[in-house]
Amino acid sequence: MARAATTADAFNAVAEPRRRQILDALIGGERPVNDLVRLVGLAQPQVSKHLRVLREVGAVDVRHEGRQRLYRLNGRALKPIHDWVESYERSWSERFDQLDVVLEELKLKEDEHGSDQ
Amino acid sequence: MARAATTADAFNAVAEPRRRQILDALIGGERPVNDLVRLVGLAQPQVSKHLRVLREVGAVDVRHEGRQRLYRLNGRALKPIHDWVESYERSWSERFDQLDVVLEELKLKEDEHGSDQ
DNA sequence: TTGACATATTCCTATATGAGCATATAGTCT
DNA sequence: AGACTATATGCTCATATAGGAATATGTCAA
Repeated sequence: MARAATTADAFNAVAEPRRRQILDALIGGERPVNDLVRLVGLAQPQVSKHLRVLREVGAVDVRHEGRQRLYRLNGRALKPIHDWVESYERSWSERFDQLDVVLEELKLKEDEHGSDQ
Repeated sequence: MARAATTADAFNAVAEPRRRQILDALIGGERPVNDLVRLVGLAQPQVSKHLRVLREVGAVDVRHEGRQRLYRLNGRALKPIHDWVESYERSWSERFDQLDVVLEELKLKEDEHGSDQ
């Protein structure tokens, strides 16, 4: 089997740096394709192709306006990524380091009681 | 150009579902390869190959112990993903909805004062 | 209608998989 | 050494890109 399609899910769609760049550019708000072409410094056809992938995974929405197509961010499509990676935040966050200390202490106390009985 | 190598960065490495599965299995702690083989239900060679990719992007570390190789999670390698996707949390989080309301109010007041002078 | 502008699609090619299978490497035990 | 276990690597094949170039589609203006 080959690698999964880039349109298989948000994880695959966002693995491509240019597509992340495009999404980043859309944080500021709705933008026509040519704006994105300038911002990511890629030829127009490739940008359109990337936008298609992002559309297919629901990361962006389009609105026609005259001859322009205004693309808008739909961050909700990225929630699965956020949810998944959140489980690993403990590995680097100091916030969790403190929590770990507390949990460790609780565990020690529990063990003491356990050996008492 | 073809798609970037899966070892290019954490984004690419983690685009593959089986590799996410492997990482998930490692949250519980260090595990030998055969454990992972059972847990993800894939043939041993494929698991070794996925582990290699994860090693190359730094998402896991190995420790030799006898004839076993114990793999351990290194979540820090996933931080770039967490950091990137966090910018989009606003799109779906109620937490930010409240913040948006406040910001909107502030903006309105500012406009009032602006038109006064 | 003709022309210009904005965007999408098609065709081509080099490249990188991911799984299946066979085999190599390495540690342990007898 | 020989057998057995644990893991890694090599090979083949079907498949999916990503970018480049050319072209198609759609819209507005004169």
